[in-house]
Amino acid sequence: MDHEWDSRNNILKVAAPPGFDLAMTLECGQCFRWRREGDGSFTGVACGKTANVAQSGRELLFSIGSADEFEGFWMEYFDLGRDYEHIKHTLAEHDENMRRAVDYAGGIRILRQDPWETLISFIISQNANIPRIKKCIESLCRAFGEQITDGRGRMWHAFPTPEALGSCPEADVDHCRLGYRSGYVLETAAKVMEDGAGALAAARMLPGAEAEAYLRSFPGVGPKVADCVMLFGLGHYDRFPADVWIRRAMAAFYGFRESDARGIAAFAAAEFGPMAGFAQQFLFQYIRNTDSAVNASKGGSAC
DNA sequence: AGCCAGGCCCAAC
DNA sequence: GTTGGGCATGGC
Repeated sequence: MDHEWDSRNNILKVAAPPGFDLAMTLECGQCFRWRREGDGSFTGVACGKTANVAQSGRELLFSIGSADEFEGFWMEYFDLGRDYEHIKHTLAEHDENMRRAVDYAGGIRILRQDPWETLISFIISQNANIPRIKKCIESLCRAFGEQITDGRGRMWHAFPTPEALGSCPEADVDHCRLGYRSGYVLETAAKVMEDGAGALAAARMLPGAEAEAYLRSFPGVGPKVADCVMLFGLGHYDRFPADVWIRRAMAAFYGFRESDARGIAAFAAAEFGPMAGFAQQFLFQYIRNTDSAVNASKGGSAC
């Protein structure tokens, strides 16, 4: 990948892969710690590092600590090395619904996020909406995360470590307003501390069923949260998290009952296989942001 | 105002 | 093995 490093301003100029859409990637609900600046760029924190990233057509500008940090971290975080053209082609040819989803949302990249952060974030996500999830997580980071100063002297907070969360008094978490999820978060953090964060990261190498079983041993982790952690944090790209929106879409597009989790999972495995996770992200973004049949039937008055 | 939100847990069937 | 109520809170 061709680079151009501006050492005076610590800005790296990189060519974006074909079709890459920074804004959609960061705003599609897979991550919760990026915010859009007034100039349309995004600032966020991942794995203890901050970045400001801007996209102008096929050009990406990374405002980061050093040139090495791109190759060493951000390139992988944004999954810029993967051949998405092949994935999009394959999915688009599956059926007309997928073709529309790929046309609309094919600019999304599935970020390679930290498994621990993903685990806690998606425990918090249950029965909440995306703005609320972001607030809860920011609140946790401000209360328990290490401070980071970026190149411009702005202060940020890393995501809290398992130790910081797992050993804090319950009362301190109360003001983060997690609701009934705070117990799940604290108990899960304590268990990650016990098992070691390495055990969680090692689930990347486990067969899917074993990784899922391990994740579901944490309180507050059911089938959907486990799938999200596997897809967004552990590189299990064959996972197809089925939240209320996806179940709605599967009902409208493929005739499933919304309650038929097994059927939906089997369909995704059989039809999309190792690309199921990408299919899921494209579908999710598509149905949430377009006037599709899914939204038309939301109120139960489809005709 | 009231319904719903990137669900999970647990008790009844 | 499936189904349904309860859950703590805030966005819209």
